[in-house]
Parts: sequence; C-alpha cells; structure tokens
Amino acid sequence: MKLTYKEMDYTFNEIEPKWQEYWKKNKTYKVVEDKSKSKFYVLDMFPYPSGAGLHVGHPLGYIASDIYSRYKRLNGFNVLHPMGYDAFGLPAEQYAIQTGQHPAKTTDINIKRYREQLDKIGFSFDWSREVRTCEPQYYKWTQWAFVKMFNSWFNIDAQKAEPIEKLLLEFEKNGNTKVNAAHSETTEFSASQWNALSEKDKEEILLNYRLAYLADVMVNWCPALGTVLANDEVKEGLSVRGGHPVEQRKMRQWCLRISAYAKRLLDDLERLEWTDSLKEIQRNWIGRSEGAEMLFKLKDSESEILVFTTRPDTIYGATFMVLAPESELVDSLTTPEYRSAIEGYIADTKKRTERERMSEAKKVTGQFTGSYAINPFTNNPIPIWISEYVLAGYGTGAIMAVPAHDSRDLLFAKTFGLPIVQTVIRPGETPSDPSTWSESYDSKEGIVINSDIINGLDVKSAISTINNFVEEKGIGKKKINYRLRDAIFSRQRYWGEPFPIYYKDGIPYPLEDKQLPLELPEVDAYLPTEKGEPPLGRATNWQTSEGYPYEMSTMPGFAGSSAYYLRYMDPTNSEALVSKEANEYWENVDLYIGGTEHATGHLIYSRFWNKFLYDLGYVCKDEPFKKLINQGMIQGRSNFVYRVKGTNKYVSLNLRKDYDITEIHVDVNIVDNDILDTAKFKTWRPEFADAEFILEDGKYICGWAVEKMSKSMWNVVSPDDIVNRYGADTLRLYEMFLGPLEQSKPWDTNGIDGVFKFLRRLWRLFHDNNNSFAVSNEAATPQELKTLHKTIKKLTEDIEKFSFNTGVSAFMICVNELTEQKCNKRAILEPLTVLIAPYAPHIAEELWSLLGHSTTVCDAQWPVFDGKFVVDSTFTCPVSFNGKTRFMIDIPLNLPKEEVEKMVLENENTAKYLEGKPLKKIIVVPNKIVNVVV
RNA sequence: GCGGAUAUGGCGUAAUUGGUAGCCGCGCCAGACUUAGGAUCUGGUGCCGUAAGGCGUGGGGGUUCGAGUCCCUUUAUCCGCACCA
Repeated sequence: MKLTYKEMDYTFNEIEPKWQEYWKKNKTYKVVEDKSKSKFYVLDMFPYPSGAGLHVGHPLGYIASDIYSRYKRLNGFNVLHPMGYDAFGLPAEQYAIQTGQHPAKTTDINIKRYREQLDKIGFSFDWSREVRTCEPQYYKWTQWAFVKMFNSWFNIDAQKAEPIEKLLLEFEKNGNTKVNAAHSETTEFSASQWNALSEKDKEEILLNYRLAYLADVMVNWCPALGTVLANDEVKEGLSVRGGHPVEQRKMRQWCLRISAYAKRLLDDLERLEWTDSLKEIQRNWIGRSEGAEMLFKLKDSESEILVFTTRPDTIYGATFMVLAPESELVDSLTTPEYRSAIEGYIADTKKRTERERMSEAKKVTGQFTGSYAINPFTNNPIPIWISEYVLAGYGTGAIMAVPAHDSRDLLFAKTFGLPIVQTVIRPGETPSDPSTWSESYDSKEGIVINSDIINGLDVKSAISTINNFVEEKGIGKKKINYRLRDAIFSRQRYWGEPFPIYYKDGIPYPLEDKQLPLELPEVDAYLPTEKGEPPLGRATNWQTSEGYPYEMSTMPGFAGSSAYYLRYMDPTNSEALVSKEANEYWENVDLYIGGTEHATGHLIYSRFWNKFLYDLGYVCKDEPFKKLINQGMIQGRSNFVYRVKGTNKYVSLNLRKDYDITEIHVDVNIVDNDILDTAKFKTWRPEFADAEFILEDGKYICGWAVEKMSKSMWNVVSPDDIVNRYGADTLRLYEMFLGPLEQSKPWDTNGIDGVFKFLRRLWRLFHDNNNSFAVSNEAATPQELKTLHKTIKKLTEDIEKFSFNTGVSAFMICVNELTEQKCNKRAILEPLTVLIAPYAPHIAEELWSLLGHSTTVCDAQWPVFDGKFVVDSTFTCPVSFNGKTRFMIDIPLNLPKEEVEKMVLENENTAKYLEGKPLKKIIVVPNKIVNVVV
C-alpha cells in the first residue's frame, strides 16, 4: 500500500516526530521517587548493542512492557520503566581484534544506533536512568559486589551469607570442625592448628570458604577464543558464540559459590509469578535429589568409600560398586594385576572429548579395579569398577550399583556379567529372574523383598527405615544433593570488568571500596600475551601503587547484568549501588519481560546476586523479579523465487511444477504480500538485471517458509522500514496483533495493512470529509455508551492479563461500531483516546491535543467501566436439540426457568426439531443456553 | 530417555473457562465510486452439497443434557535437560 501525501489524512510521519520531540523536551517520562503514589517497576531485559541494529523481533517485549507501563501510569501509579545496555561482550572484542578499533568506540556507535531506533518507536523509557555496564561508574558496583562476595562466607545453619570476619573468629576459637559452612574440599583443623598457620596458609584455606574464591577447576577452555566459558555458553562441545571447539582443562579461576544458595534458589521459586515451564527449567538446572550417603568398608582394608544413593531401600540389591574414572580413590584401589587395564581405561576416557562421549552415550564401558567393598547390609563382598557413566562432579563420585532397579546399572551388569538381585516388586506380582529382564524396575512404587530387615515394607517406608538404621549405626546419613555447580567467573578477555584484586605473595587481596572502580586499562592489542596471559597482561603498570600485580582476567557477561535492575533505581549514586531510600521505594521488579533464552543464565545468576545483597542488608527484597513473562521469538518469514534451471527465467509459485527449478532466497523487502516487485528484483543484484518472469495473473508470486531471522536468509526486517512506511503506532499495534505475547511466531507483514487501516478509521472518527477536526459536544446515545463501556471492560481485562492481541481486536470492533453509529461525540471519543494511548501513544497525543488538552495524554485517567451502560433487557438465547444449536429466541433477561421452558416449547420451530419424538428433558442455563433432550 | 509447551478455515488468530466454534485482521469473491487503483465504501467468504441437509477444533476412545475446553490414549512439531546415582 502506497499513499501519496495528499491522500493521507492521518499523517503519522508528521505526528510521530512531533510528539517524540515533545516528550523529550517536556521530560514526560522522567520519574522520581514519590511516596504519595504507589510504585510500579516494569523492566525489559536490556539489549546487547550489536552492530546489526535492532530487527522487528527485538521490540516485541519492549512494546508489551511499554503498553503495561503506560496503562499503570494512567491508573495513577508511579512507574519506573528504564532502559540501558549490556555493553560488555564478545562481538565488540572480536571486532576490535580484527580492526584494532577500541571496543568502547564501536560499542558507543552501536548504542547510538540502538537509541535512534528505540526512539522512533515511541517508548516511555526514562532515559535519565540509562545504564551501560561498560562504564566505570556502573561497573564500580559490579566490582564492589564481587569484593563483598570475596569477604563473605555462607552459613548453612543460618542459610545466609555472613562477613568472613565472623568465620575467622570461629576458626580462632574452634577451628573448622564445628562450623557448618559452604566450602570447597578442605581438611579439618583445630583452633590451635589454625592459629599456628602462616598468613599465606590461612588465606589459602579461607579461599575454600569465600563466596568469591579462586580454585583449580576443570573448565571449558576454548582455544580459538582464548578464554574459559560458562557451562551455558557451551553447546554440544562448541562455543555458543562463534561455534569453536571447547575442551576440558584444569585452570585456576575465580568462582562464585552459587551452589550454597541452591536450596533457597529452589524453594523461593514457589513464591514467584513465573511461568511453570520456566520454573521447571530452573528446577531442573538446580537439580535437587534426596537420598543418603553411605559408607562401604573395603574388603581386606581399613579404608571406606562414601556413596550417594537416592534408593537406600535397594541396598540389598547392591551387587557392585562403580567409581568415576577421575575419582582420587581409584589409584589406591587398583590391584597390581589390574593396574595396566585401569590406566589404559583412564587414558582412553581422558582422550575423548565430552562431545565424543555424548555421541556414544549408549555404549557401555568400564574396568574392574581388582578390589572389593563389603555391602554393609548383606556383608557380601562386591567388586569395585570404574566407568564413565559415574560423574566425578556429582554426589560423591561413587555409586552402589543396583542393577535390578537402575537402568544404567542393569546395562552395565549385563555387559560385564555381574549379579542381579531383585529387591522391589510390583504389588501382586511374583519375583522373576532379573537376568532375563530387558528393563530394570526403577519405579518408586512397590514392596521390598529379599531384604532382611525391610522385607514387606513399601519403598517409601523402607527408605526411611534404612536411613534411620544407618544413621544410628554411624555408617551413613540422609543427604540432599544439588546439580547446580559454582559459577566460573574468570574470562581471559579484554572487554569486561577487571577484577578488583591484586596479588601479594601469590595471595589475592581485594581493593578497598574507595579504590573502586578499577578501570579497564589501555592495551596495544586485544589478544593474549606471548606468555599466554590474558590481554590485560599487555597493559603497562597493571599493578597497585605499591607494585602488586592486578588480576589479569576480567569478569564474564553475566556479571554486569546481575544487578542492573537495582542500579536503575538510583543510577547516579556515587556512594552506593542503590540508596536505602530508593531501594525501599522501588523494592524490586514488578514485571519483567524478556526472552526464555536467559532461563538458566541471567535469571539464576541475578537471583543469586540479589539474595547475596539481601543477606548483607543492602537490598530489602530477596527476589529480584516478582512477575516474569517470556515473550516468544519472532522468526523470519523467507520468500523464494524459482529459477528455471540453466536460464535466467523465474517462474511464479503455482506454475513451478511444470519446470525444473532452483529455489532461491529473495530479499523480503522487495516482496509485498508474497508478490515480487519485479522491477526492484532486477536492480537487486547484477545477475538479475535481465531476468525474465513467467507470471500468473500478471503477478509473480513468491514461495515462503518460516526460518530463523538472519541475514543469509534475506528475511531480516528492520523496525525502521516499518516505521517509515506505516508509522510507529502501526508497528506497535501490529506486533501485538500478531498473536499471544508468549507464543513464537514468524514475522509476516501480510496483515499489517489491516492495523494501519484501523488507525486511519480511528482518525476519521474525529474528522469530517475534509479532514477537519469535527467532534461534537452532544450527549452520547445509549448505544454509543454501550460500545464504549464494553471496550473499557475488555481492554482493562486484556491488559491485566497481558492479552494484547485481543486488546487490539477489541479496539477494531469498537471503532467499527462507532463508525457505523457515525459517532463523533466527545463523551465517547475522549475516553477512547485514553484507552488507546498505551498502544498507540503518538496518535493518542495528537487527538488528545486536538480535543483541547494542553497536557500529555500520559497523565490522563484510565476510564472507569460502568456496568449500567452495557445491560440488555433481553437475551438472544440459543436453543439446541441434543447439543446441536438449531435456532435463537429473544427472551427477557433473568426470566424464570419454567417460563423459558414454556417459551421454547411453544415456539413454532420446536415441533420441527422434535420430529414427533418424545421430549426427554429440557435443560435451561439462565442467560446462556437452552438444551432440549429428545 | 526425562521434563515442558503447542496443534482450531487458504493464513495470523478468537471463544465470557464446560454452554451459539471461527470474533478481529489478512487473503479471496462480487459490487459501488472513480480517468485509474495496490485508495475508499458495501456485501459475501469453515468444508461438502444446486438445495434440504450433513460434516467440522491433529487421530482414537471416554465423562456429560452439552466438550476446542475435562479424563484416558495416540501422533506430529517446537523448546529445555541429558549417563545427576
């Protein structure tokens, strides 16, 4: 659709820039703490400013949150709706490596472009609160929080973080034997042992307790990127960014003891208004499993092996034991005759990457160590094996294998000919020979057999009986394990937050608060040094004034985004991350909208970060995001042309069957409603200049497919193009009209004309045939009032439940009805203008000012629904026979059932559908339906 | 393999939560205005059928006076996790 200027009565291209300028000049969206009003905090996941700019998928969530923010403001709330940039990141650094340009420079350019694009869509962001994670005055507080974590430990009994000083006092008084602290592997020591240690040794031990700590950990090392990646930055053995191979390597890294918070992160999910699926993803990620740890004595030895099991009830069926190949016990367990076999097996597993292991997941491998443990209940010796299927990092790295009741154990037992003993049976069944089973019986339903002291019990009571028994005998205890692992927090990269850490005698010390921020130094190249140190190793004088070297790694991407929502509350405060006053006013985020791709990364890290700050009393709420909505992804909708093979002829979609053709992606920006602009096609690329077309009905119709929105598919649509062509209000309405917010959908401009037409019809309600503003002050008719109030009700409900697509449709119905009623009454159009303001703020401002207002429509009042305008005196009731609707009758509202029955039976149509058959029953649902059962 | 989500006209979708299936929009068909129309307006448009009528919410079964909605089962697609003991 192309309109000439003259024809256009609704001149969005004049209206929109005008009001954007007005908002800027009048600081319409600036918000300050105001205790006389209730607060509401609406947050979008801030974008990483990439060089490609925004495409139409990005604003989807922003539009939804903007509608909600504006709606809340119209309802009298003081709404915080900020925006900023997650500005540290790999692409800028990669670009810097290639071009030598400082990443700060390209980031700045990209941010400017993002801002222009965002401004054109008319968002109500308070830009005075903008944050950029790469700015020193912002990352000062990222570093500050890290220092706080360094200086804290986790008290398991209190389930909270506490200052490290408290732990020091405890060590001096009692050593580490009494305190219940989250820690890395460490040995026990008494108070006198502790007090005798050197400072260096004390610091080494303390690192095992700090929430931010240094440890030698197996990391995902990506040689191509020269850095370590977090688990969620690796997919199928390749880096998510760039797709480079990733290998396992042991390195000394900064870690965050997020595992200490596993219980709280899991339990507190209950209180959040997040979708069940998202909570489920987090639950899976945290991975709680309830079980018991049990000690198995070795045969012919004094040592013991600790195993973790979730099925202590099956202990009588434990016929062998399996250790992870990496387990430290393996060496001492291996008997001379098996040593070479064990060493061979371990060497094999080490050689294979995680990726290879995964692709051969079904293959069963293992090796006998030569040693035996004693099953503490049967007292039978059981062989100890090692196998890849036991993970060193989970539980104790050792399992008691119960082949009858665990599928992997069964497979293993069958492969290596180990004994299988059934100990659980389905109620009512008789035991069978488990060596003939094709599947193990893993279910937690059943009755225990072959198990001495627990025979005849159901699984649940058998578990607690065994647990009590082992605890009494001191050979085990109940234990809850979590899958969640500590976050590795070092990156061997330039473009990130420097650690506020220096080393004295090889021991890390944090900087004082007043020394923060520790600014990112200049370097001559953004690459590792010759010695293999991170890029910061190139900086001159990367040391304290006393000459102690600074840490050379930088923080990972999630560091800066873990507390940004707090900084928005008080973005320029130089004394604190956020002042107590600002934090107590804004509290936490009421509504958070963003993509589901952050389910296990950002959304876990920031919950952890926030809980930590809460423990130390810096913030007043222990969860950052009360309600969270995941907007669906916008996929691309690609278009194709069909080239007849060996020619430069292109055949239209429905004629292509008659030809031998090649499918070619065509730029969707030269296709309209699947019809190719053949002239533009010829100028698109040189090879198409003399293209010929085989048309159908005079048109070239393109094929289409839903694919990822990407440059190579030629299906990227920029919001700028839509804004230029139809205006921002049309873009906003259309993105909402596309379907439910949470649902993924392809971007398809085919329906956008309908939304644009709707805005023009709205405009015309306020104008006469000469496009002069013409609104009457006459009283509204009952019919007009009914239309209005129906719409008020529907829209209020829809916004409250984030059903923005049905909201747009309600507007269309309303404008259609008012157009039919030829309504131009102020009493109707003025409230309507307010209703539409959250969705289409520019046209609403224009109409609002035409209606004679001198203040912004943002400060109007949301219309109040009055039921008295929508009541009917009669109801058109559907009458159905055996559930099939046959005809309608008008009946007075709230007519007693008996009279409705009478009316139906007397109706001339009834006899026809009874067909002489006897009437069985008649069901009358008041004001809903009548069903006649024949 | 485990967990989660989705499935309705040619297309995007809607359905007061167990009560008229297909609202709104696109597209399509017909007409009006017009020098013209990719503008605007009017009417039509789930499928089969000339019609009467029949059939219809991925498939099969069930509960119910009544099922897109609830239960069982099955298929397909998408997403998350993946030897977690």
